Amino acid sequence: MNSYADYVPVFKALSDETRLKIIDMLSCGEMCACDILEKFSISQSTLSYHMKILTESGLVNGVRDGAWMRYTLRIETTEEAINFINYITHDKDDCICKQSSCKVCTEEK
Amino acid sequence: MNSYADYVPVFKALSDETRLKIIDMLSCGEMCACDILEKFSISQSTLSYHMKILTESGLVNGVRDGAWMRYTLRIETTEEAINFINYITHDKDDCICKQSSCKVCTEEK
DNA sequence: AACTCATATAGACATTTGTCAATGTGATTT
DNA sequence: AAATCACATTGACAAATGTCTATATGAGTT
Repeated sequence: MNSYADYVPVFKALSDETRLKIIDMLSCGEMCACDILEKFSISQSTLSYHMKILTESGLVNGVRDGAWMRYTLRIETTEEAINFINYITHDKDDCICKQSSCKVCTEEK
Repeated sequence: MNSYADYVPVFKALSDETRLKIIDMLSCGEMCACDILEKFSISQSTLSYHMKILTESGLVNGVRDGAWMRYTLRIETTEEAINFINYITHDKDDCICKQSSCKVCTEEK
């Protein structure tokens, strides 16, 4: 992932309480949709919608196993998200504000 | 911050490309709104809207200095967000799925 | 006091989001 | 092949989001 826009879907996926709880549940290990559904008072279609957002963001891996979908966390993506947060919140030589003559950051302090 | 819901506004704040860029700019140090505005092709009111979301999420600190608003990053919040991501993505004894007899995680593996 | 500069707020609007009930699809079972 | 189970998709809808123009507020300047 290279650009700011690449991380927008990841943080969007993280910005819903239900999805945060689903991620937490998956930290225990693999689960199928029906297992997850039992823990929430939402409809099956709503869960399917959330799982789509989670898998499309790369935070969750979903593989079909017969009739079931087996979901697991994709730790690489969460690690990338953490690295990205660290990156944008710490000073660096190629900071966006130092590009194309940013008046603020290139002036003597 | 204690609950899942506490982090939703933080990730919501992070799930917009413009706001990610603003955070990146602030990693260089303090900036006022007009400095930030120069780097974007958005209206002044739109920037004001984004700064409100960033400050209310706790990611950015804004202090008035006469007519100016001086914005800085609030690293504690980003660190808390990172800790939270790590927390929910790694197995733990008090995992949500281990509460109130979760059928999946309490069964023998 | 009037003016200007920096920022906030209000109102309008199109788009996106989260939710559901209903239905479709594909796999397993009978 | 018919029925059932697990999940996805569709259509509808209210609420939230991101954007703008216009206007308000509040601070400094003339």
